[in-house]
Amino acid sequence: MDKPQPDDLKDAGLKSTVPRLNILALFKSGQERHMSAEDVYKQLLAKGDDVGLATVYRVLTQFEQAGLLVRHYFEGGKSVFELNQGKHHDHIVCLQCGHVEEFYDADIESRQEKVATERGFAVHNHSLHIYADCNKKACPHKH
Amino acid sequence: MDKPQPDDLKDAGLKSTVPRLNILALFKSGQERHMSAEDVYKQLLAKGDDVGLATVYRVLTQFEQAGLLVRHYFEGGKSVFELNQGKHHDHIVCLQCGHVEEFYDADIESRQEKVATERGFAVHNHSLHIYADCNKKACPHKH
DNA sequence: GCGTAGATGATAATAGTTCTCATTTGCAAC
DNA sequence: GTTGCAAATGAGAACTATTATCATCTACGC
Repeated sequence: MDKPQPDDLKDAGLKSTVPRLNILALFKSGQERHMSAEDVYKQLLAKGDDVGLATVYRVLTQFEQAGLLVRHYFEGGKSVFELNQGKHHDHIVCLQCGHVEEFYDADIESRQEKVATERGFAVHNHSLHIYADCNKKACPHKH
Repeated sequence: MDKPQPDDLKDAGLKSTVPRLNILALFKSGQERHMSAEDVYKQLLAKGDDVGLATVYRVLTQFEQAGLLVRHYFEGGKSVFELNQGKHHDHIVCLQCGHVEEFYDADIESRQEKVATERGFAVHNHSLHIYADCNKKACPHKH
C-alpha cells in the first residue's frame, strides 16, 4: 500500500527503472523525511535493494531537477533531500541530535521577497536554516 | 594605512605570525568581502606572499573560532569567509555572477527567534541565503 | 642570543560527489 | 514474444574541498 507511482517518473520524462522506483518508494515511505545520498544508499542496501552509490547520486539529482525532491545544503557539507510536497518551508536543525523540524512563516517569506526586490534582485529560491538546541529535556528527538 | 593590527591576533590568543598577518590584512584591505580558502590562497600568492594552502585553511578556521571572521556555507560546496564586523546580517547571492549582497531585516530576525522559541528551540545561529538574479542590466556586478 | 612551544608547508589522507565506460535494461517497433 | 537500441546502471577512478601528519621553522619570553 503506497506503492511507487511510475507516473511520477514518466511525467518527469524518466524511464521507470528499478533503482528509481526504489528510491522514490523510500522517500514516499516517509520513514525519514530528510536523507543524504549516503543515507538513501544505506537504507536501500539494508532493505535488500542492490543499488550502486553512483546511481543514488544520479537519481537524486535527476529527481531534484524533475521537481520530485528538494535539496538542502545544511552546514556540515553533505546535501540532504526531501520529498517535494509543494509547500515551501524552512528548517530548524538541532545541533545536538541532528533532528530537522520544518516551519513556514508567511511574514518572513514576504519580507524576504521585499528585501530582494527592493535591491533589484529576482529571487530564484532561498534557504533559511536556524541552528539551535532542541534540548529542553535531554533532546527528545533521538539521533 | 590600514595595516594589520597584531593586537587582533594577540587578543585572540594567537601568535602574530607572517601568514596570519597577511591573511588578516587581505580581509581588512576590503577588496573582496567574501572569500573562500582557495580565493584567499590565490590572492596571497598573487600578491607575492608565499603561503601554504593548509595554513590558509588552518588560519581561517582559527580566525572563525576567534570571532575575527564569519564562515558562510553557500550553495556550491565551498565555504566562504568574511570579516566579522559585529553586525549580523544575511545574504543575497546572485546566481549569475556570484556577487554577494548583505542585508539586515529586523522583522525577519525577530520572527525567526519567535518561531524557534515557540517550538522549544534555543537558537545558536541561523543562515538566510536568498539566491537570485541581480541582472537587471546584464549583471552589473562583474564576476 | 636561546630554547621551546607553537606555527608552517609539503604531502598524504579523507569525505562527498561526479565522471568513465563496459554491461545491462526498459520499452517501443516489429 | 522477440529484437534493437538508446538510456540507465554499477564498479571504480577521478575530482574537489578540506583536514591530518610530521619534519622543519619561527615568534617570543627569558
